[in-house]
Amino acid sequence: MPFVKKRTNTSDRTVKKDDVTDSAVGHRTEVTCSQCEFSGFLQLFNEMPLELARIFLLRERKVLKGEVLFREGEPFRGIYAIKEGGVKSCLLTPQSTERILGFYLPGELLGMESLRATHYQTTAIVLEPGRVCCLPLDQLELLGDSYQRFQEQLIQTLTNHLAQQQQQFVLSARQSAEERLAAFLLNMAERYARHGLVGTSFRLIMLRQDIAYFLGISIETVSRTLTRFQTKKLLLAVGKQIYLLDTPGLQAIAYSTPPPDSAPAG
Amino acid sequence: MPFVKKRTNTSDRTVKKDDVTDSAVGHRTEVTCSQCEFSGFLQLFNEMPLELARIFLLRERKVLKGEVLFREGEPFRGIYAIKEGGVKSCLLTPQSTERILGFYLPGELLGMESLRATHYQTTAIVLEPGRVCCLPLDQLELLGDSYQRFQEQLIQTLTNHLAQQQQQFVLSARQSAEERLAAFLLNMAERYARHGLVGTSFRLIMLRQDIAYFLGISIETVSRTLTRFQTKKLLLAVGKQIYLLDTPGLQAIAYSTPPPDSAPAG
DNA sequence: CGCTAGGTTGATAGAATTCAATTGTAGTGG
DNA sequence: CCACTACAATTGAATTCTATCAACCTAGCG
Repeated sequence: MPFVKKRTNTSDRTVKKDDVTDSAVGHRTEVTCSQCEFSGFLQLFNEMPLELARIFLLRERKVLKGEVLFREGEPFRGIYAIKEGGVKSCLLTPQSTERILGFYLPGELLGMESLRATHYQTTAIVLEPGRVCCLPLDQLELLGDSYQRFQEQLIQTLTNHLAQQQQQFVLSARQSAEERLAAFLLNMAERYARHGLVGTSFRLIMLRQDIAYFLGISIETVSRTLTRFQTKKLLLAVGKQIYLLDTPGLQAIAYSTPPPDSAPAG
Repeated sequence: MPFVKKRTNTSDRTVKKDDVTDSAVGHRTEVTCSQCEFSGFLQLFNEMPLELARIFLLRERKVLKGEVLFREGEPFRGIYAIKEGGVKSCLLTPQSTERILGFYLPGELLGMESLRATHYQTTAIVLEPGRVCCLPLDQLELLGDSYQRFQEQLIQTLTNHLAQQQQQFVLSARQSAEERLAAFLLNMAERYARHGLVGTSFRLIMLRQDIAYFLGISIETVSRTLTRFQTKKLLLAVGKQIYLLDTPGLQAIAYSTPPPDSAPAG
């Protein structure tokens, strides 16, 4: 894997589609984690000492829509950080429909459930082209002193993932399709808002079909419920683009109570 | 019966309710983790060095039905290990119905999602009286060499919890009530079977109401689906006692595959 | 221009929720 | 031992919701 020097002069070139295609595989930029735009964002690297950050040079690479980052059963190579674009994680079922476990946005980590396993336990598919990094966490044991501090961060990260996963589970255990979809949209909005984007306007990275599988309802119900939300002036949906018009109203539906909680622990 | 400890002389006394009451709080047995009946079972302590195991003497105590192990928002004291009985974990919603996150059986760990937080993120309520241990994992940092090895075990445990949680999420995203309930019962059976109990006969620790909240269906549907399973000769339900009569049949419902001749990956 | 995949809408049968009534069970005290 | 109470669980009937099958619409694209 040939590495390029840091940051030559990509910014003054107009990015055409061909660039995406030809550089999709193998094109990697040598940037340490601390130099990465997400270094202060991904808590996993918050206080990562420099010598440790250098160990895994961020092997950033572009990915195409439909590309498989890793497949269930493949030997574990590492977890992935999304830098741009979007990914879905799912289980492959023999002949029936796939089971979607979650969606991942820029700044989020993916594949942690396979961390200490020999093989990946899920499959990750790119929904929206962008950039990802593979972090070979299994090589960390080579380290000495910094290792322990990093482990603590890793435990922190895993714990947070666990809490988030539980939150997600609670959302999915809601009864009606309206509750589920409202909770889902609010969750997406919150996650987009984390990246400095406006929390009321965002673009869904997944198909209606994916939402349906994820929430355990049919694709037609997703569509119909979205339409109903629009007639209620709760939001505006133009294809994948979503504009939330009445967040409190959606919260009332999602939590079937007047908006109670303000801000959960970050 | 897994709990055959070298007792003093409790067996020759008839256990009355009063005993449970007076020893419910504060009565602790000083046993190191390695002497605990679950030491070889809880992977977290699998290879725990002795000097480390001695750090937290298992502060086992009896708990009563309805007792709150920890409440959402309380300062974090440690995670809990169930040694006997059963516990449910839930989120408290302002005035509406509680959201149930999961159920915990003997040999399982509880509260890991709050591990590196300052306060508990969930509430744990005892469903079936028994014995629990509080493990003050925040005090571990006092340790030296053994610490790192333990951290690795902790990461392993957290990773497994994450994978299980995802599995649970997938189960809950199933569409029909039959699928969900069948999957739930099979999951319970599997977990009971882990403790050397027969996997086809067990006693539910929770109310129908709890199951309903957990699965996101109504309590009446739980009841009706159970009776439907009984008329199909899939199981026998006498109150909380469950006898699985046709496990493959239930699997066929839970995983919506006609004949699961070969066992799926497990 | 017509193709195709994704998305929406309609009609209908089946499933689940809801309200309501009934039965069952455990605990209490006379 | 029994009635009494409170709570849990079941069952019934009507309404509401959802899945399903189908047709139609839309946008992107060669």
